[in-house]
Amino acid sequence: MLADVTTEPSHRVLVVDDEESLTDMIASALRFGGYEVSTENNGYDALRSIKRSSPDVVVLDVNMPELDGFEVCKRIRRDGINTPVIFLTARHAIDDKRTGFRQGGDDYLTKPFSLEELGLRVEALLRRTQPESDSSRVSVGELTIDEGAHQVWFGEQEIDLSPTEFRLIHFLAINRGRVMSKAQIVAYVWEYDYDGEYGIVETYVSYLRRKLGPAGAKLIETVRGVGYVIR
Amino acid sequence: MLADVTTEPSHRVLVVDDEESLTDMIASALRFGGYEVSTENNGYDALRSIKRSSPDVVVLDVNMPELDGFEVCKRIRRDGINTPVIFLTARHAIDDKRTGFRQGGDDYLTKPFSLEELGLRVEALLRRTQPESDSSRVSVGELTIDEGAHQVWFGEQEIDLSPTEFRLIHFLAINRGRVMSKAQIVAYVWEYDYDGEYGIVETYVSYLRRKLGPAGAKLIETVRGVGYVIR
DNA sequence: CACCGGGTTCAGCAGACTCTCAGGAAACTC
DNA sequence: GAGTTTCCTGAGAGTCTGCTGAACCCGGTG
Repeated sequence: MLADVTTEPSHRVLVVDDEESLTDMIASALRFGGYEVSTENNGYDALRSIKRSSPDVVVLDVNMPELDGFEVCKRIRRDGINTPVIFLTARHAIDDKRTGFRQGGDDYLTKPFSLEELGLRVEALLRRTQPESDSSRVSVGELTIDEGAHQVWFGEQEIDLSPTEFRLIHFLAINRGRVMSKAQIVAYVWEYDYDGEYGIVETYVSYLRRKLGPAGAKLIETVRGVGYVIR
Repeated sequence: MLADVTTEPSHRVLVVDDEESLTDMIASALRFGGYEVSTENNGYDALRSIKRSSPDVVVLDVNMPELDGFEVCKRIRRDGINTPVIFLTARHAIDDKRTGFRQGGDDYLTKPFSLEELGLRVEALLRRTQPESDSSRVSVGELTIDEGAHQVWFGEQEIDLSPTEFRLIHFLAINRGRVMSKAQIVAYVWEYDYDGEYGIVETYVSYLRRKLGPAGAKLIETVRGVGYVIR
C-alpha cells in the first residue's frame, strides 16, 4: 500500500550533546524521519528544556562538561519526570551502561552508531510509551477515523459504517488532499481489478455522503472526470 | 544486575534460542537477577509458550531453523499480543535491526553480548511496560476480570465462565477498544492456526453474552465483517 | 454405566450488506 | 442552448454474516 502516511501530530524529540555538529546531524536525521526535534548543548539547558516542553523522548549524550547526561537523567527522574531517555556515549564499558540504566535510562547507544539505528530505537521506545498512537488515527477537519477501533466520527457524532464504506472513507482520508481515481479506489477498496464498472464507487460515495449528514457530505468532493478527494 | 532483594513477585521472562547451552546460560543469569525464567528451543514452542503463559518479556533469538525470531514476533503481534521482545542475534547488519524493530521488537542485542547488559535491558524494558499492566486485573466499564483468580464480575455480579469463555473475554478485555478479527481471536484463544472455520467464535460470543445478562451483552460489540470489540 | 460439564459442529433464520440498474440531475463541450 | 458525458441516488434482488438452539462428542466422576 502506500507510503506510510503519518497523519498524527509528530512526536517531539529533544537531542542533547555538547558537540553542536553532532546534535545538528542527529536532529536533521530525526526530522527526516518525521519527528519534531529540538536541541540543547549542555546539561543545564537540557534540564530546563525538558521541564518546560516535556518532549516525548530525550536523546542524551553522557559526556558533557559540568552536568553530564547521567546527572541530567537522575535529576529529572527525581523530579518525577518519566520521559524516556536514550543515552549516547563513546564509552562502552559495562560500568557505564550499568550506571545509565540504573539512572533510569531506557536505552543506551555507543558511538559510533548508525543514525538509522537511533531512529529505530526512538521509534520502538515511542511505540511502548505512547500507547495511544498504536490504533492509528486519521483526522481531516471534523472527520476522525480510528482504524484499530474501526470507528468514525464527524464532529462529536459517531458514524456507523459498513466494512466497504469504512475502507472507502479510510482510503480517501489517508490520501487526503490528493484526488483518487475510481480505478485507484476500486483497486484498494475492492482489492481486485475490475472491468470498467465504476458505478459501484459512485454508489458508495453516495452512501457515505448520506451517512455523514448535510455538513459532512461536502467533505467528499467530486472531481468530475478524475475522481474523488477529501480535503 | 544483582541482587536487588525485593519482595515483589518476580517478573517472568521467556528465553528462546535453538542452542540449549545458550538458553541455559542466559536463563541462569536472569534467575540470578531475580527473574522467573522459562526457556524454549524453537519458534513453534515459543509461540505456544507465549500464548499460554504470557510472560512479561521475551528474549528471542533471531536465527532459528523453521520459524525464526522475526517470524515469531510478527505472528504474536498479528495476534494482538503486546509482550515486549528483545531480539538476540549474531548478525549486526543494519538491515536486520530494521527488520527486528519493524516487526514490533523493543530491543536488539548482537552476539556476543554481556549477560549483565541483557539483564539491564530486560530491567529497563520492564520498568517501561509493567506499570501499565500492573496487576492481573483488567476492567472495562462494569466488567472486571481477574486473571490470577480466574474470576469475572459484571457490576456486583460474579459470572461463572468455562475456561474457553474466560480466555475469550480476557483477550477482548486486554485489547479493549480495538476490534479483534476472528482469526486473531482463534489464534489466541484456541492456540492454533485454524482454516476458515470461525463459527466457534460466534458460538462462544453467544455464550458470553448470555451469561453476562441483558445489560452486559451489549459490552461485546459485533463489527460486522471485521470482528468483535469490548469498549 | 449414567450423568455432567465443557467443547465443537451444524443448520435455520433474520438482518445487514453488496451490487446492479435506471431515471434524472448536473456539468461540460461546442 | 443543445447535445453529450458524467455523476447521483433510490429501489430491489441476491448474497453473506452472525446469532442461536440443538445435537453430538468426549473425558471425568459418582
